[in-house]
Amino acid sequence: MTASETSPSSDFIRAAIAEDLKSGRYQLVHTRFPPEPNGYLHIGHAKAIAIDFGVAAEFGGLCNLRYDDTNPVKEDVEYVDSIKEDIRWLGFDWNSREFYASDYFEELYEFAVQLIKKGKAYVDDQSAEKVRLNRGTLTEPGVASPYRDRSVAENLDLFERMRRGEFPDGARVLRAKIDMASGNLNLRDPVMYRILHNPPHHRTGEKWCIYPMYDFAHGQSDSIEGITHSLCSLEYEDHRPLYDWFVSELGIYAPRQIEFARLNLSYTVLSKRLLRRLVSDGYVRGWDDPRMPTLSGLRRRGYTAESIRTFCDRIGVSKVDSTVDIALLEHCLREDLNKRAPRVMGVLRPLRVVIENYPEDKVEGLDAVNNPEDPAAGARKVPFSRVLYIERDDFREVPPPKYYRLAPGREVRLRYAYFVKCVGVVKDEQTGEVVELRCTYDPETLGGSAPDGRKVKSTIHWVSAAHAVPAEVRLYDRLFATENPNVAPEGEGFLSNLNPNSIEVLADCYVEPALAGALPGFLCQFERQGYFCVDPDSTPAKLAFNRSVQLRDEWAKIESKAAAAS
RNA sequence: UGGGGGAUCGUCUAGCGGUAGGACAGCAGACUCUGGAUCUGCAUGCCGUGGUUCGAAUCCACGUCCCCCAGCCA
Repeated sequence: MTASETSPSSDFIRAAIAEDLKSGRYQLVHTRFPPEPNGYLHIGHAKAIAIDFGVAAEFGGLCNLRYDDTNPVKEDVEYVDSIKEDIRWLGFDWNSREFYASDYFEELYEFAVQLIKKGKAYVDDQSAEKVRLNRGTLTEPGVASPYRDRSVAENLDLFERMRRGEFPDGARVLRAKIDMASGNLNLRDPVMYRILHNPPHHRTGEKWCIYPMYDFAHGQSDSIEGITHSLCSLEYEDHRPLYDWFVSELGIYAPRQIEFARLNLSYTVLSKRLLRRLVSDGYVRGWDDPRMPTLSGLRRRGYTAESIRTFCDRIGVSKVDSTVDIALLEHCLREDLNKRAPRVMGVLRPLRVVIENYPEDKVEGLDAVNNPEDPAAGARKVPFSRVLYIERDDFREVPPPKYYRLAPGREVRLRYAYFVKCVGVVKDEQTGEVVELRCTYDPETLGGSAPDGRKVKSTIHWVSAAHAVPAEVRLYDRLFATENPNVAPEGEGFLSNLNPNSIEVLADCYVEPALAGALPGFLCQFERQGYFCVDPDSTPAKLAFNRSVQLRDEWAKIESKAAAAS
């Protein structure tokens, strides 16, 4: 373990909090993770969760889970449930501190009344369109609403009637009276409450027909919960003056907001709106499609919580707009799985091999190590017999330069078994396709080496045909073909950057019998190929695997360089 | 052009007036019953221009570029 892993990280947020504790501005640390239940959590949220919960834990404080559920039009219990599941899976715990902005609706309403009484809020009858027009532009000040100077009594009466449901959606809003000329648009009399008769709220049902805007709910919710540090993303920087204004006008406890850059990942979109589009329009199978950057998708793909937490630690925290290379995420998974995933042999594109000099009905159980990185993982027996399957790609009729594997006349080692030499190639008479290899084995080479000292340049994996378990394997590639999917050609959207080959399903694979009955979620390494995870689609009759991530592949590099050179 | 932020290897990120470091990616090699893992080495960076200073990524000035904000979304 290195120093950077043992000593507390020194990003600007932790430094600021340490300073606040030292100066006495706050005596403790209490953060919160505040999702809106309008979609599934993704890897970007994992960063926020790791910061919110991580910072609290490091300073011996607490972190609440609070749903900012102020817009019933977009929210649903399906999302609140999935969010809880994902946070728990990641390994964080809010104990009993599960809150909802909707828990505070009554209090928030009283806050609004308080501001009306102070002459700091008013009911505006203008249409949404009118409000927008009168807000001004980036360079021109806004125009005051003709209703801005209504009496406190009239405002009180109107607001109460809004609550009682006397007005239709959009008829009126409650606005803060701040400054229509402010350079900060958020301060040009922002809307505090709007009327929404439908649909019912997932928690408060039909009780309310007016709902606070996020900006009027968030800061006060933090205040009510006694949050010391409200950590959020950069786009809320210019909302901070507004939150401070509310808290100050209301005379309530003030948290400190600190903003950090949200995560961007190459070849990925991380926006709930865009991810929802992929789901609703059927570009993926659902929120948990293994190609999705959602936590449920990554989990199904085979990502471990540990690897995602490591990733979040490594990317750091700063205020710079940044895009992390997805290769780092993949690296974190490999690193984790290398230590813990049992090795097995699985043949993805089978090529039949007959060992001519191996007895017809003989079967040997050969010893195979489960994980060379972990002696405690033990060993297993793998059945070997006369007819095997090897990987199609491990044979070339005309081997290119630097290709070490099987070819006519060449000898290789079958992992944990024998040296075999290719002595014949059987082809389909019609297509010319190689359908079978005839090989001979050297009985003296069991254990991996030849008594005469001869070497082979390569070891390949295999499964015994008679013992093989059939399986389906899904190979995934990045969902988008371009590094930044948000940059699309004129007139086209991010969908035009979708990678048409993001999934390849191999229906006729074979895996070694040790895998029979493996349960969904089971993770293993198919030697020489990658890490694979049993998918929930598996049935007792047929296993289905997802490729979580490929192993690093030197040969693939050599080959693609050769292809590029020619 | 109003307001708010930000610029350090290809990508993330350290640095807080005293030799610009780490990780990923890349390249080269060693080792290997996984062309895996591991190990070794290499290359690449302070947005620009002035100034202060013995000494500047760091302090100051002036520029330049990038991001966010005109939802009754969050």
